[in-house]
Amino acid sequence: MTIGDANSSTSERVCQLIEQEIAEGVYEDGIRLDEARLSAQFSVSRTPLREAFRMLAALGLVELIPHRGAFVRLPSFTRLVDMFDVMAEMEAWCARLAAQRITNAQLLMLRAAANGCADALSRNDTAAYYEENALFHDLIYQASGNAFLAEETRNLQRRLRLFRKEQLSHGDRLTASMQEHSEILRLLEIHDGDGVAEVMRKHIRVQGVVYEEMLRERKPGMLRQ
Amino acid sequence: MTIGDANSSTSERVCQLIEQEIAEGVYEDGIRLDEARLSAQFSVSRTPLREAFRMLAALGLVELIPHRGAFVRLPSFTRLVDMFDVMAEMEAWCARLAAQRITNAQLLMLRAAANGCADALSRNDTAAYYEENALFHDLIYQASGNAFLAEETRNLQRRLRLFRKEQLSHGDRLTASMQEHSEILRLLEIHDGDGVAEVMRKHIRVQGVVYEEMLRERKPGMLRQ
DNA sequence: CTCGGCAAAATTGTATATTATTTGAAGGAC
DNA sequence: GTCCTTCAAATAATATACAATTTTGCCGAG
Repeated sequence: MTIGDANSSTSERVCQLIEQEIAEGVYEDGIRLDEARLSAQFSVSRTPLREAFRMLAALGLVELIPHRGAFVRLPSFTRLVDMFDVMAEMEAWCARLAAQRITNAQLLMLRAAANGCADALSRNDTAAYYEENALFHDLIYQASGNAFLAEETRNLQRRLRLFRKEQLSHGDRLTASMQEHSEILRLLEIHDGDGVAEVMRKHIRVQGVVYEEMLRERKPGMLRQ
Repeated sequence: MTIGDANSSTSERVCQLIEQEIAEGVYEDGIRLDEARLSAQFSVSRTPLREAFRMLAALGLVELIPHRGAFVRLPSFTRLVDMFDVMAEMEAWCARLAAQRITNAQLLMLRAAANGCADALSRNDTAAYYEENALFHDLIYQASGNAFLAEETRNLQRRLRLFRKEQLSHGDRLTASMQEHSEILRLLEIHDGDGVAEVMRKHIRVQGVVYEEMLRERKPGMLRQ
């Protein structure tokens, strides 16, 4: 999405706070976010709170019903799989285009990001891995040469962030993920569009599955049904 | 996007009014939408106006800069092509999935919509064609079996609406478009995923080109550059 | 005992006032 | 003369007050 949004504004801050609370499982699905209660809780007025609701609605986390209020809408498992499928397809397409158009300079940066992932992995630094991983993927979006596609993919990634956060630390997914990065890099270097698209599709799609496993262990109440 | 938005609310109304004005070429690209002036013009307070700005930002028509205001961001021609490319790819994917999953009942409805297009064409009723055409495409989104993909595709269609409105009446695009519908329907009936994806991709992509032709003739000032 | 309507309470939507931030220009220092 | 600082004006962000809408509970009629 093309929003040059406020970053340190009250509404943005409140949006992130509520997002975090949703992630922590504070709210059941379908619950109404009470304006009065939340404005008291966060010590803000209702105006920025309502703007935060709109941001959350844009993220698909709440539904705004006129004269009724803002209701938490956690995705069902089916829906989450659908979302990861779309994400996988978009990233695969980015990779396919990137294979055709990527420059040597971009390949160099991509290799640096891949090495950054490897370093973080050797240090068992999941936070750093998360950062470098994000950079790796973003570089591919950029290399696609379609700025709009890059933005939309970034946006969907943001929307799925909530459901990807902890999964990198699940099992040996980190190691597998990094090996896939190497393969992706190799295929981009030889400009194999079909090949890299296929690897990327699997690379993303597996996250939906991993998430589901993780979910069963830890937070059975987070999703609907 | 998953917004069960207000429909008859002031903010929604204002959003549509501004969208219309943008479509009419009232605003140059990069111009700031003055809160005070617009609230006077539409006789509404600044609160719903600001909510309308957020909706327009979600549509990608304006950019919100903190403490600066809302600035009109008309897409450049390059960007519009990028957007139509993404749209083409998403519709193609919808069609590919639909080819695998479509039911006989859905095929029946699709055929009805195609016939509706034909009828409208024979009556030279572009408005009716527009409606039936939208239905035809939406049925394919639904038949994809991926609800999230269907929503996102619908959403992008909405964002591109402004740049597609008059183009159906351009040249004999209407006739060509209908022939493509027939072909799409035929390929869906024989469940040819690759085939229907390819036809659909071209069917959408051509719109970007058609738009550009139309633009040169009528509104050279509507896009950037 | 149940169903329908009315009324009051709760809650969202809108308007206005206040505060904080930014920007641009003016004035002084180097 | 140029650059930096500062102050004022403009304007977005927030708070609060008000209006409109919806929901719910109560009362009465059937």
